[in-house]
Amino acid sequence: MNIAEVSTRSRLPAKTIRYYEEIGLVKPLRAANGYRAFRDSDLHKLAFLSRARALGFSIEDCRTLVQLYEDPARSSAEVKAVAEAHLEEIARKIADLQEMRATLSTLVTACAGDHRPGCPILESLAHRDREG
Amino acid sequence: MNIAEVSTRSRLPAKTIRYYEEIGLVKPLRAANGYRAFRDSDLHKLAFLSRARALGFSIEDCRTLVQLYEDPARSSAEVKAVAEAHLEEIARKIADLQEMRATLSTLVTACAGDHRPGCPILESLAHRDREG
DNA sequence: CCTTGACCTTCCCGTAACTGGAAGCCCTAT
DNA sequence: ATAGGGCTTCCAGTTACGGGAAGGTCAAGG
Repeated sequence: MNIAEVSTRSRLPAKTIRYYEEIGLVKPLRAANGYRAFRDSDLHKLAFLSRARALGFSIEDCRTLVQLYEDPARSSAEVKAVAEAHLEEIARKIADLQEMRATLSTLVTACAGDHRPGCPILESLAHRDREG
Repeated sequence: MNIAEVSTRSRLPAKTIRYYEEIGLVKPLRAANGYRAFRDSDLHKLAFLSRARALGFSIEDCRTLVQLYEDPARSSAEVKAVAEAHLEEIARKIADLQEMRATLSTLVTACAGDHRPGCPILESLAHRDREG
């Protein structure tokens, strides 16, 4: 398989696949003309990576997950640990964003949004409490 | 004021303040010895930026907000538009993260997390539907 | 007067995970 | 022969800084 086919089948841009090769996540063969020659196993791994990335795992987490996937002697506890850590990270991000949203939506609601200059959003940013 | 004082009072790292100068967000004066000499207005602006960043606004949004803040002829509608766009962005991110969390927590719950290799997390990443 | 240590300066590299684009080879069809 | 697409590599840019080196400056102490 050439890169275009793998790209459509793994739902990853060709650029991304080349990048994954560069950082050692996949190691496709090479045809005589220099083109990358992907095996089914390469495609399978790229699809795996695509799904892991879609769940928000970092590249380094993905590397770990692939290694575990390929290691018949793995324990599910190792996988679960990676996933739980990531889950906590996600929860933290959600909490941060929800706090931002709460503050911001209060301000947006309070803002008239008309032609006049007075604006609670700017006032809040300028003054919120003492600086210093 | 030297940078250290402005740093503590604006709650921004000195590195960040230098960076903000580099990209033209603040323009402190310079003392004879080459040190940055911050005015109260610089400190005020940096504190403004610090709060805007804490609400998740991008640097470019911050630039816009500062310009609006300093423009007496602004309309609150302009400010509100920036804030609303950001709010929608935040909402999108929250939704994405919540979806990830839902999927992941299901998988984590289903995973035994013991010494055995069988793992629904890896199975899901490997197979979730057809690849092709 | 000299040293020490805390400031301050600039400059350059590294981060995460790609994306865009240029220059150029390869392959197929007309 | 040429036109088009697909493929290659390499380089630069993105966001918003952080780390660290090399070196100037300043106030205090001996």
